[in-house]
Amino acid sequence: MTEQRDFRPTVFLPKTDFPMKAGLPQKEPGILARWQEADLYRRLRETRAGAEQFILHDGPPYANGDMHIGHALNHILKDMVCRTQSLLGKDAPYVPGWDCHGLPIEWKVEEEYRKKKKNKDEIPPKEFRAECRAYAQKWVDTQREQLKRLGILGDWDNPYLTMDFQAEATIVGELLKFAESGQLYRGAKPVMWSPVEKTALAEAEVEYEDIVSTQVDVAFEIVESQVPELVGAYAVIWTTTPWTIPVNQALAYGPEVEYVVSEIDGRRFVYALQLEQALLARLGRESVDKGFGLLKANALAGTIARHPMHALGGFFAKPRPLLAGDFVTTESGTGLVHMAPDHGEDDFALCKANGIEPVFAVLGDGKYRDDWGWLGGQGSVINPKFNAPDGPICEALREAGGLLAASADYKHSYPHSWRSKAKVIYRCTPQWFVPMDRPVQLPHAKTASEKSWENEGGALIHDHATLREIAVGAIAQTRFVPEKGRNRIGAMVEGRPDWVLSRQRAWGVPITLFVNRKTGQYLDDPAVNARIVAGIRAEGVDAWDDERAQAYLGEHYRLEDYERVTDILDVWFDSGSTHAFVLESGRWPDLLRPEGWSGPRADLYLEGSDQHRGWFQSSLLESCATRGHAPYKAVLTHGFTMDQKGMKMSKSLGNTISPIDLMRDYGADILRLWALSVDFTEDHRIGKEILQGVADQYRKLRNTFRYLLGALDGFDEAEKVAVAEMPELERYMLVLLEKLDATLKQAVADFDYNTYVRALSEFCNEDLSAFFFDIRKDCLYCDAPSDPKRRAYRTVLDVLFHALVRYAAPVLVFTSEEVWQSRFPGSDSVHLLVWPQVPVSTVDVDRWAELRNLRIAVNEAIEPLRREKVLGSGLEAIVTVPESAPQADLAELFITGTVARGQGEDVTVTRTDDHKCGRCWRHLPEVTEDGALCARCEDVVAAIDAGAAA
RNA sequence: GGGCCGGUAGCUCAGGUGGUUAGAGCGCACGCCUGAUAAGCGUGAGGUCGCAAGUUCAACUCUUGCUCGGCCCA
Repeated sequence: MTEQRDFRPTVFLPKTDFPMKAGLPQKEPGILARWQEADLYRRLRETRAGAEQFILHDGPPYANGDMHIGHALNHILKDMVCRTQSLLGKDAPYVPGWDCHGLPIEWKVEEEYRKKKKNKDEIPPKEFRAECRAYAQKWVDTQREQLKRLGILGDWDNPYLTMDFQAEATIVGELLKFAESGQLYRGAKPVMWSPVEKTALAEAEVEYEDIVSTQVDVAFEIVESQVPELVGAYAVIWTTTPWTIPVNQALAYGPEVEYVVSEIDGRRFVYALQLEQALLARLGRESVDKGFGLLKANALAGTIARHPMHALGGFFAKPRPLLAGDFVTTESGTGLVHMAPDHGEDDFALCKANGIEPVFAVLGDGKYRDDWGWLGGQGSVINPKFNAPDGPICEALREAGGLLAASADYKHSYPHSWRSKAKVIYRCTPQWFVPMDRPVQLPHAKTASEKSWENEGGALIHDHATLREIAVGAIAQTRFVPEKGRNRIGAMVEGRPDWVLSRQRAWGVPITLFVNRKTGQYLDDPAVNARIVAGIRAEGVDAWDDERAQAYLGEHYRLEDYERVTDILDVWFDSGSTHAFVLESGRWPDLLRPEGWSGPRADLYLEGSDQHRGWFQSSLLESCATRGHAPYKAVLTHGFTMDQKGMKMSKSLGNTISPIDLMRDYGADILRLWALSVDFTEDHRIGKEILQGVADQYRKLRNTFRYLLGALDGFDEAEKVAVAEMPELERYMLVLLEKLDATLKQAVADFDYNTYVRALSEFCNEDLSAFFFDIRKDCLYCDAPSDPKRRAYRTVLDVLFHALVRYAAPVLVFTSEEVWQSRFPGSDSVHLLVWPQVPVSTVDVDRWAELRNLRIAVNEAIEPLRREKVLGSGLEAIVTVPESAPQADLAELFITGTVARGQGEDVTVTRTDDHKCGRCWRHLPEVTEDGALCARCEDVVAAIDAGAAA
């Protein structure tokens, strides 16, 4: 055998500096800095100016704490929406925002006071709010940096904050629209109240603790009944809060409970059969003296009793009706429950339904008001001695003959204030409500365009539509992705009670109303309202104070005639108004809709499914009440991120995963690829194994780009070949690309990013790496650079590169930029580009499907020979295929030695006897000995040698 | 406790209106290549479609119950 020349230098291998290893955590910050320097967001806005708009309105996260995995998912999805819309050529601005008011921030600030041993009540409200503002700002700044690091493209230098003065003024303005249109009323509602702190508490400020209470059994004499025998009998109730007896207004019975009438000590009593033994035990008796038999619950309907203290007259002399209440059970007590609508949610609801209103007898400090007919000025109601068996309540009841039993021995769990540890009570307090079922009059006359929109099927608006009806109509007009969201929010809106707007708190937007002390009506004067809004706009929520009150009222009203409401707004009203101060204000000109626009201003709201009760709903109600339609055209919801096992993440379980850590360990592109790979419409998981899979998927995509970059080394316009001149394989690949293109476009339209990412990945794996690239490896490496086939291949690679880098750009924002800059150093960002145009190409796809199936069959047939070590590389195989196989260069397609056509239907394989070309390694008959050249390589090498010699 | 939603191979996901041996990619195992090389190619093994009843000639697909998990309420 002659000395073999090393042909390696004559082979055209891919050449690129693009590294296989990404090193994303190190690389991404640099790319981010370059975008920032180039002001990419602004550049993109300029590039898309005047194009069709797509407006995603950002729902504000709460400015408290570090970004967590839910924030990351949510913002990645939002970024994907904006970037894909932008890629389609639309103008898709993104203005991020934060929710800044509210209780959790107040708490944190109070907590800091406590650490410094300062009393919150001694801090001037203005100073307190300033600290809340600073606290919120701190977290806005923190989260902003964390979200930017994720590669979210947006107007980060100019986000919206609900605590901006302009926002606060708009929120007040929106509230006053409700006031002007009569969509506001003052009602009452039992709330958790701490008599020690003299304040309302939120559920989260309450903790439950075991205590021992006085339990009492009290008899209410029946004075009227459809069952004559009941008149003169006593309904027995049991309670652990004796202090509520002086505010009793009714009794409740269970519609499913069986009652019994018995005689004890000469009096007849009514109570639940099932609870007889427990009652007798409390009364200290073994048995009743005489039984009168069972009583069906419905026999109690229409029964009227009287209060044991009826002799006091007035309030106490009023009838106490027996009402049917579903909540009455036979778990404890007597099966009859005394109702004090001031002090219980069930009580309040049942009484309200029967026209019985609360009386506000217990004041904020826990004492009965001075003018109360019984125990006026006494209390506090949470004082154990006050409620004791020998306390004033029990003594009076005993004297009046109403007390059947009392003992200070009932152990149970009872709510206490988180801070003072003192007992809390339910207490009715005046609150501001938005009615759901009162006809709405929109505050401003409808414009012609608004009317036309309605005619085209806008929200249900007729002259007497209620807010509930308008909202239900608007839901019907909205697109929900996934569709089940419609049902979820629809059921809630149909069933929800009136919206309680007021909170007795400090850090929030004030309910800027003046209530007439005589009439109880709030002042509704546009001039006054305008002054209030102007005041807030100038100085923020602090401008709502006593000092400025008279100035707002102006000359026509006197401050002493009005009560200045000091409640603040439910923060859901703040966020429900974001569409007003973000999309309509003009502060973000990008977001303004063109002249004449009507109907929903946002194309999309995109939040977690918990927001069906939250932001989606508050925004819907706010907009429907003030504008008559939803603020959004479509609502996209995502599920929640669980741990690897599908359990929810919590600090106590120790299974939380921080996106900040993930960006440090894997990089933002991996996190993004994860978010866009899972089915975000449902709950989904994250964990080490899943991320490992995502990282594998990433590497595959990255290597596809690396191959393209290497294979396209030195490619230029002059090398391009027209589609019509290309080999069929190239034309087939363009057809496949076109198919992928259509799939991706549809996925974007459906917000189906899982399909988007999967289609992209599978194309790279199956159609490119394992098929096209593999087949054309020989052509790329060994054909002459001027060979039309090689030029055609590289032309298609160029098309693929331009398409794929754009498809990948919204997902792998950093990597796509790295890829783009690697090919075109110093050029504009990849993110300014638009969706690619795929060259039109036609090919018989059925024939190609047949060829690919045949290719699979050939591989299957080769495998046994490999196992038996008959051959290694497929190039060593001689293949026989059925006569019926389509005409094509089959050896090239299969990457084998020669292919023959045989008689049978089977694919058979044997080892070749041909020698192996020293350059291209193919086994061909023309190769004279192993290591010699085939004809093609002979020519190419000769040309190279000639070039080298010249 | 109530309302709503979900549970398909180790992982991420496909599986119109019920109909032949339930699919893909990744991972894994085994092998090939050693000129995309901490890369590339091939073959293969993996699923009682959460569980249990029921309807049906036929159910991953319909009904009911249970179970596990989630969101929102109480």
